[in-house]
Amino acid sequence: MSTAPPIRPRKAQIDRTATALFRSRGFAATSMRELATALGLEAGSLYSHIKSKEEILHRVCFGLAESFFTGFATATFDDAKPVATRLRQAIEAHVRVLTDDSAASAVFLHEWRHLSEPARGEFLALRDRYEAAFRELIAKGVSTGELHTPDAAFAALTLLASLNWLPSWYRPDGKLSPDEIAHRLAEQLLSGLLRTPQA
Amino acid sequence: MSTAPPIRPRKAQIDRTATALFRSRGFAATSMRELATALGLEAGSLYSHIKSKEEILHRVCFGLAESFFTGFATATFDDAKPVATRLRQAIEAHVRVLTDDSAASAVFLHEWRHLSEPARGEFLALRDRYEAAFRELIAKGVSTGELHTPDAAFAALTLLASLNWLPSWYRPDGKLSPDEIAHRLAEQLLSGLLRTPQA
DNA sequence: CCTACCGATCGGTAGG
DNA sequence: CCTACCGATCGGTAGG
Repeated sequence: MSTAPPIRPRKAQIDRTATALFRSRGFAATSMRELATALGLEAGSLYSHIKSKEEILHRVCFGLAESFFTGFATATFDDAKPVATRLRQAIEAHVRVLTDDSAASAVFLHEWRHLSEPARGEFLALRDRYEAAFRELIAKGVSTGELHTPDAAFAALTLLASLNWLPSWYRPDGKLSPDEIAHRLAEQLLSGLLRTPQA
Repeated sequence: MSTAPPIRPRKAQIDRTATALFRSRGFAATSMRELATALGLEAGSLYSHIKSKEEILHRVCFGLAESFFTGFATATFDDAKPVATRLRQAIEAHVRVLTDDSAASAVFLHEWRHLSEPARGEFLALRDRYEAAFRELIAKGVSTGELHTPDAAFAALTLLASLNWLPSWYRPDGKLSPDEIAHRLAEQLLSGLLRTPQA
């Protein structure tokens, strides 16, 4: 399906290790020598696999963006379902991407500003499109009467904010499974959005 | 009231300018030469006012922590009020700190990991105490029946997450005033926490 | 994948 | 507050 070239195993390993370092120390504070040491080789050797430090960040940020869009599309494509159901599924899909690779997610959320132009602008445009998709789904729910909020844009931002804090505290070995987390988050957020039956 | 020594005007100006740079470029990617240029002086001259780059970060992070604690204490000290009211006021106080100085707030939220030990550990302990204060307030509301959630700790994290995204999109010249933002956030979050009257 | 190295830039200091 | 500078470290390259 994808038009991207296959990624060699060694390159994938570099990306994974770099992602973990970028997450815990930040992109700017992570040196290529640290990365090389973590991989058991010399700094210069990295450059037979990658072109630059930023290239790694670029791949991580845009790869995650694609995952979020794919998840959203799969969760919401069925127009026949109630909007509330589609929104719940979109929330769960978003959480699944966050928990599947919380290190890459944290980099996606916090390190994108170290991209240089034009990548930085392209990234922000993608992020805006993603937020708009949530906003429009919520607005549609308001118009059908399934959801209630005075401001769909505001609600979308708050909703994504609640979800995006997850990588900062999520631990794969925690007591809650990804599915339980997704369900609870959707529950807590939607019970604030869903119109409660007025008897 | 405070035991901290007075901060000279020039030092305060350095802190403010550095905070703006740390926010937009990140602590590690901001050089002392950039900071000096932004202030109209040479890099070496900074050190007659400050001891180190990290000293600035330390002051910003711990200063904000104090603001958050003060706001929370003021908002919740009156035990006679309903827990829901006190929680609403705590949310509004938190938002007020975030909007009063969104640059410093962003640094507080994202750059603290560049503190070295023991400051980093002390900072995290303060943050934990603050989260615990919200958690306990929510738990108390559950026990009195004013609030409902399956997991007070989870609810507290989600609540703070929603609030803490604010500095990333808040603009002082935006269409919503700080008070309106605080009110809407409290409304959206509490209508998910408040038990709705079952007719 | 390593050795050896490049020019640039970093945080910070000495002396005035 | 400036000039002049320190040792350390940065991302990246050449040549093998």
